[in-house]
Amino acid sequence: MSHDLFEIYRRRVQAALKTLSAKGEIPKPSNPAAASRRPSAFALEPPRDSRHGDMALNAAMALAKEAGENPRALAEKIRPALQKMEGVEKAEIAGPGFLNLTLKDEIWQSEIPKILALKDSYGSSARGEGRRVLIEYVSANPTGPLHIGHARGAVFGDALALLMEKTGCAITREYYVNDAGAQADTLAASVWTRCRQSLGETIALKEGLYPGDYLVPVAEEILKNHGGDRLTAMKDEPRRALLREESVRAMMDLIKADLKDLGVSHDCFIHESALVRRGAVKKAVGILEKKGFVHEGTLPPPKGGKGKESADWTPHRHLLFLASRFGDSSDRPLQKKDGSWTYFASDIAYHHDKIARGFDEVVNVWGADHAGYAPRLRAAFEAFGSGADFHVKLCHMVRVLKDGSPVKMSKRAGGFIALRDVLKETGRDAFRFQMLTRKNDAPLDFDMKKVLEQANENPIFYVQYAHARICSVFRRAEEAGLTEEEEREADFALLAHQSETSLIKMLARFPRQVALASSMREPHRIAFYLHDLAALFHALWNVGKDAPAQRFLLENRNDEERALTLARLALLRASKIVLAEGLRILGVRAVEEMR
RNA sequence: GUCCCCGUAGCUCAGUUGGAUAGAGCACGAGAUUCCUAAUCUCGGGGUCGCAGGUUCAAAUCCUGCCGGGGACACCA
Repeated sequence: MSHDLFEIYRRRVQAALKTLSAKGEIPKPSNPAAASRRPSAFALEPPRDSRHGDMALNAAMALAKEAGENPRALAEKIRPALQKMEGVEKAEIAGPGFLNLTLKDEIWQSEIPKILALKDSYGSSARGEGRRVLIEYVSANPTGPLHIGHARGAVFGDALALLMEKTGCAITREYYVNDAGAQADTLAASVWTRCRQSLGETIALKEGLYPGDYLVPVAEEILKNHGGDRLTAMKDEPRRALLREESVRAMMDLIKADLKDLGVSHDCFIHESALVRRGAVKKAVGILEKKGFVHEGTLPPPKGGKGKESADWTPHRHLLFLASRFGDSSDRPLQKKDGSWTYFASDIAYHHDKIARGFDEVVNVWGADHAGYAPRLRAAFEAFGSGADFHVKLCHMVRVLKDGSPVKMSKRAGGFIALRDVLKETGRDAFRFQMLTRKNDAPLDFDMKKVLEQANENPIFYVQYAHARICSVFRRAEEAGLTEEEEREADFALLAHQSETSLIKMLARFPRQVALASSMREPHRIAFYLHDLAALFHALWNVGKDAPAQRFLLENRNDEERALTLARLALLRASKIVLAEGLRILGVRAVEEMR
C-alpha cells in the first residue's frame, strides 16, 4: 500500500469515478498509467497555483467528449462524490471544468508523524514491483583516467540507479570494458614506448599513440614487475599481449579510483575480451543469421561531411546486419576487411548476453556523441526478439568554465580535463549535485567558481544550508533537554501557520516526485525539488526572525510553548529526513554544519 | 546532404509525461538582523515560450515545415 498521498487520493477518485460510471452517470474512465492512453484518461495533480486547492482533477474535461456533455455539467455530477470523500474539505468546480480538491488540515498534518515513522523509507515505493533493470554506465575505454564527460554519465547512472531502487526496482550496475579492440593495442604500444623511454632510449611517441603522462608510472610498474631485459627480449606478439593485459588492468585501477572518489560503484565489470574469448560474438551473430537478419553485401560509400568525400573508401563485401529492417537508416557491418569482428559485432554479443541474463529492462547511459549508434543497437536488440525494454539515455557535453571562460584541454594530461583535477577543487558532493541540476539531454556548463560559491546562486549550498540550519536547531533543542520521543507525541494541529502548511505540503509531494522522476528516468527532478523544499524552509525560518512567537524553539515557560516547540521540532525532523533522503538519492551527503 | 538533441525573462535554467493568470536563481530597484547560522528572507519591474501552420474542450508541451545553435553520420571504439 502506497503512502503517497497523491496516489492514495488518485485511487479513491478512480474508485468514485468507477462507481459513477457503473450507475451510468458518466463514461468509463481509464487509468493514465495504462499503456494505451485514451482521451478519457484522467489525472489528479497538484495544481500550479495553490489557490486552486491541493489536488486538481481533469476527469470532467477528459470525459466530456465521450459523454457528449459540456465539462462543467459533467463536473457537477462528479462533485458530490468527491465532496463526501474522506479527508476532503471541499471540492470545487473551476475554470473550464477542473475539480479542485482541498484537503482538511489534519490530512496534511498527519503527514508529519508518517514521515517520522517511515524515516528514510518515506518516498520509497513498490511501484517497480521488483522489475529487474540493468543500468550500464561509464563504460569508458580503459585508455586513461576519467574525464569530465565520463563523470557526467557516471553521476547520472548512479543517481538513476538509486532513484529506481527507491521505487522498487532491482538494479544491476554494470561497466562494459572495451579491452579487445584496436584501442587496447594502441594503449599497449603507448606503454611500450614509455617503457623504452624509461630504459634510456631516445624515441618519440608516435602519432596516434596516447600522450598522457599518466602512462609513465604504468610503464615503470610493468618494468619493475617483469624486468626490462626480459620484456625487450620477448617476441612481439607475446609482449604485446602481456602489455595489453597489464596496461588495461592499470587503467581500470585508475578509473576505479576515480569512480570511488566520485562515490560511484558497479556490481559487475564485463570485459569485451572475455566475450570474444568464449566465442560469444560468433554465437550471437549465428543466432541473428539463423533468424535471417545477416547477409553478405556491400555498403554504399559513406556520405561524409560537406564536400568531404572519403578518399580511402573502397567497396568491399562483408557480413552485414539488417539494421534497416528495424528502423536504422542503413545496414551495419559485422566484419572488417580482414574478417575480424567489428566493435558493433561484439556489442551485439554483449547485448545478447544482457538479454540472456533475463532483465526486464536494459538502460544504456552514453555520451551524446554515441547518439547515432543507438538505432543500430536497438535494432539488434529487437532482432533477438527480447521482450525487455531498451533505453538509451544520452548525457550531453560538459564544458568546464573557470573565470567565465572555457578551460583549455591540456595536452600533457591526454587532451581532456581530468575528473580528479576538478574533484580536487570542488569535492564529490558539490560536483555530483551540479551535474544533476541539468537534464541529461542538454549540454552543461560546469562553472568551477559557482560550484564553490557559498550563496543562494549555488543550489547545492542552498540545500545543504537548509539541512545544516535544521541540525543547528536540534543541537540547541538537545541542550534544552527536548527529545525525539516527545516530538512524536506532539500535537500536529498546532502547525497551522501558512509557512508551516506550505512546507508540509511540499514534504508530502516528495513520494510523488520520486515516483515521477523514477518513471521518467530523470534524477534532476529530485535536485530541483530539493531546491524548492529548501526555499520553503528558509522562508519559514525567517518568519521566526520577524515574529519571535513563530520561532522553532520557544522558552518553554509553560505547557503551551512546550507543545508548540515540540510540534515545530517534529516538522523540522520531517524536513531533515526528506532533505537527507533526497540528497542520498543523488549520491550527495547531507552536512550537519556549514563551517 | 541525412539523422539526433536543444531553442522559455537581460543571463543561467525549471516546467508535474496536453491543463487554469508560464516559474526559480542571477542581475536590477525597495525593504527586513537586540532573536534558532542575514551564507537567509520579503516586495517589485521584467515574456510574441525561435517562426508559421495543424491536431482538440485545452499546446511551452503532440504533428508538419522553416530559421538558429550543438552533436553524429567508419571496415574506431
